[in-house]
Amino acid sequence: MSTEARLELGPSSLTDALYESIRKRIVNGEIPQGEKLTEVRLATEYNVARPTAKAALERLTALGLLRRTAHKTAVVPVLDQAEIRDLFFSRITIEKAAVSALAATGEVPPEAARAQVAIEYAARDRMFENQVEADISFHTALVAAVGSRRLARMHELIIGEVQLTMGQYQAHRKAAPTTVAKEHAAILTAIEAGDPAAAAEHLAYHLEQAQGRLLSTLPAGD
Amino acid sequence: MSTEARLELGPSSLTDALYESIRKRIVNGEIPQGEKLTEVRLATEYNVARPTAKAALERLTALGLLRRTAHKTAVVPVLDQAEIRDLFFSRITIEKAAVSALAATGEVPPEAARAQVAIEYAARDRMFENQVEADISFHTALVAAVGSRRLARMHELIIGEVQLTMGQYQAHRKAAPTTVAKEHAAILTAIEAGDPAAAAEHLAYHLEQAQGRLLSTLPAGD
DNA sequence: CGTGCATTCTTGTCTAACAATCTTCGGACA
DNA sequence: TGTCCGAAGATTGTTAGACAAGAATGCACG
Repeated sequence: MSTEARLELGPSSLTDALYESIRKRIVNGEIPQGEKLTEVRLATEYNVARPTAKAALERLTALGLLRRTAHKTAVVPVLDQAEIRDLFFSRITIEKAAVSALAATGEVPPEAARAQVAIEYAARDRMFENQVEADISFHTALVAAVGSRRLARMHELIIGEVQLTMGQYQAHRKAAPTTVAKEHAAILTAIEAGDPAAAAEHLAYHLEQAQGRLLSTLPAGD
Repeated sequence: MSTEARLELGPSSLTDALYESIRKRIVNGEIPQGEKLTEVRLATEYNVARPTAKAALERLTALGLLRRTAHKTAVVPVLDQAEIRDLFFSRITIEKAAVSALAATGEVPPEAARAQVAIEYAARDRMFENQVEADISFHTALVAAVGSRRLARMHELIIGEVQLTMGQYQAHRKAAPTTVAKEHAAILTAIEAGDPAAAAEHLAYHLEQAQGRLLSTLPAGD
């Protein structure tokens, strides 16, 4: 429904700000795979109390950006082949439903169109970081445009891990930069044409390609 | 994959126990719609510290069993018609993917079969509470059997709200008790036959029926 | 009767501390 | 020398108490 995000003003809560900061550092690869994040370390680094750091860690754990079991310190996960397959299976499930629903209305979400333009620019200028960010924006915009709060929440639950792996393996560098843009365009065209089946098809193809690129960069294909 | 839950012994963490207890009280309707849950109230009721109560509230909020905005008291939500539609749209998306995947292997998860038997017993004996619980178990077992951790997590994210509304509106009472059992049986049969399309079809029909029952009990169809 | 202010309730965050658990390192013994 | 066990250190789980900030309610005043 409303693709406008209601005048985004910075996180009001301290926990929110902390959470956002750590999140960005993880998905950008500043905090590498396998890195341990203790509560006290974050608390001292950011000059906040330990409970605040704890809350941020818990939220990141819920999104899959950290792994943690009772009494053990949180670490940035390394996704193996099986987990990447699982991740993309789930992702395809959600996004297929999203583009099908969008195609049923025949309306291309403006936010997705904007992200598409951003990707083309980033591809042309070889700005990898921006390209990843715009790619995530594109897919998130598609899901958000459906107007289903719960679908969007489920998507949130997995898109963080997608971004994490994309940053870690830098899979997009393997793709001809324009390939992604073309695949995205095909999806938007199908939505505009009001063809749910075609939209789902194009989306599945696109994500399978992306998954293939990720898997092929995996250090050891065990 | 493994439908055995590794000898479930009560929650080890205090927060877990508190969370589980409140969760049950909410979905069973002991804590009614619109009820306000303050942190101090829970803390005193259960004799725990406020941060512990706070953590439990946050987890329940993440599952949609409570609504809460900054500085405001958490309340048990009342889902309106639009939200129930949204909920079932999301639910159908996930469970369709699950039964399709199961049908591709042709294996009926034993846990789901057990739940199915439990439903039949509960229907015969008119034990409403058990019927709801077994119904949730049935659907959860289907999703869990796929073996996708992320699909299961997404399902968790919405199934709580389903249970909440089922308890609140007691929609199952409107159904001939055996109807649900029959619809479930059709799904299992399609899975066993290895027919993904049929399984998805039967599942969608079943959930649309359930949604219709819920909507028809809504006080005012505004 | 409506509006604005003050009180009160609730949550957000912090400091300090103790308990429970995990990890790791060092020493004793075979 | 190698292995196993125990103890110390590190980390998380939980609590208590406190203060500040935001939200809601009721009352007084225009």
